[in-house]
Amino acid sequence: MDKRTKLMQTARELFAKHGFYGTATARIAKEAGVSNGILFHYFPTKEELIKAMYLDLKDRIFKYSVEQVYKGATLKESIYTLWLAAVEWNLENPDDFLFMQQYENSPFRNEELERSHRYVQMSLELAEKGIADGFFKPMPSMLLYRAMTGMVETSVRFLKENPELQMDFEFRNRLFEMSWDAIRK
Amino acid sequence: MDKRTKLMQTARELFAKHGFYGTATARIAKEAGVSNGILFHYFPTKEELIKAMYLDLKDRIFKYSVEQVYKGATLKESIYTLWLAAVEWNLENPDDFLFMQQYENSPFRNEELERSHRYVQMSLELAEKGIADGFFKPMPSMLLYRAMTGMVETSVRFLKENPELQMDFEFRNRLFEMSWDAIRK
DNA sequence: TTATAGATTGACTAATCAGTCAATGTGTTA
DNA sequence: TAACACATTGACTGATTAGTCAATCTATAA
Repeated sequence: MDKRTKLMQTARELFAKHGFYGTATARIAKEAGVSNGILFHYFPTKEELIKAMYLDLKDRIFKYSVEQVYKGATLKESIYTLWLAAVEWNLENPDDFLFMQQYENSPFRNEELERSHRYVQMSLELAEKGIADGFFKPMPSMLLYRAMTGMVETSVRFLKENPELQMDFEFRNRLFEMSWDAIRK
Repeated sequence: MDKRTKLMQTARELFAKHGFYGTATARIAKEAGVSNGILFHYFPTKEELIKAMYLDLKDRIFKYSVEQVYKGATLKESIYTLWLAAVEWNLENPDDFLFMQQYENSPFRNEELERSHRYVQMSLELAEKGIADGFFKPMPSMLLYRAMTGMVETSVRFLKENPELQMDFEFRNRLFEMSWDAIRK
């Protein structure tokens, strides 16, 4: 693995455990097995490292989610697939989940950057389609998107606290119905 | 105002602007107009200060919310009142909102502390009543509570980004309906 | 072979920060 | 008044940290 990627991966683990500010750049480099200086060769500041990690994560989750939506699926099926992909991704990648929670509530957060990402773009298009077709509440698409991601977050948190429910498909479906009911007409 | 309270108030403003780690204890003391040492007289560590602020905020929001629920209100009316109180509180006290967002996604978060607070206790009781009476989905009360607070968060964030909608009562009601639909049977 | 550009190192620095502490002030009680 | 407990000060420290930099390595191309 190239050092740039290795640095991001190590940073992800350390940030999840100790937070952005509880993790010294020198420690990231050390645990990644590279020199201190190389971190600043690839990322001019710690903030740039964090931003790069954010975009990288969004890219990975986008790829993971989109390839599961099949052609010819109904709107609800597509939404369910995306919802489930997001939930499963976060359960399987707890470091990514913790990183994202921190990032979204940090001063680094950048709404423009978020809006411009393919993942958000795709979600907004889906929301607009759902509104136009009369399936969703006639509310701003951004709001429907945010409500959905908020419910994903709530679901993930709850499943983490109650791991015995993670394999309960009936319960999972009912979790999705809560999210769906919030946005459906 | 006594110095302990003044310190918490100043810390709230600075934390909202620069985050927990972007705010030096010395700066809090300075801007509060007291000596550096006195901060550590009242709060043995920075972490203790943050925890005290969390409990104080929960207390204030509990008081604010509860006194608005009138006797004899239906379940939906009570939930609406509490929902609206939470939304308005966060809009009127943006520093509190930012503080809470940071706290809940920081390593300081303590679920036990949260669960034991009157505000959460009261909400859980309401949820259980709603489930028993067949108004809410038969899901764990903690999940219904979390879904509701998640929707409050989403609503507040959206209203902050679209301030022209803050005084639109029709829109506000539709925001509540989204939250309500998520938990109602 | 030589020249060039980028990769890599790790010691170093200047700044920052949480927390300490000895000294002093203040109010209360006996 | 005297004694005591708590409040308050601010200079100080030891540790930590983001970021720098001069030197060296490596690979590729002329």
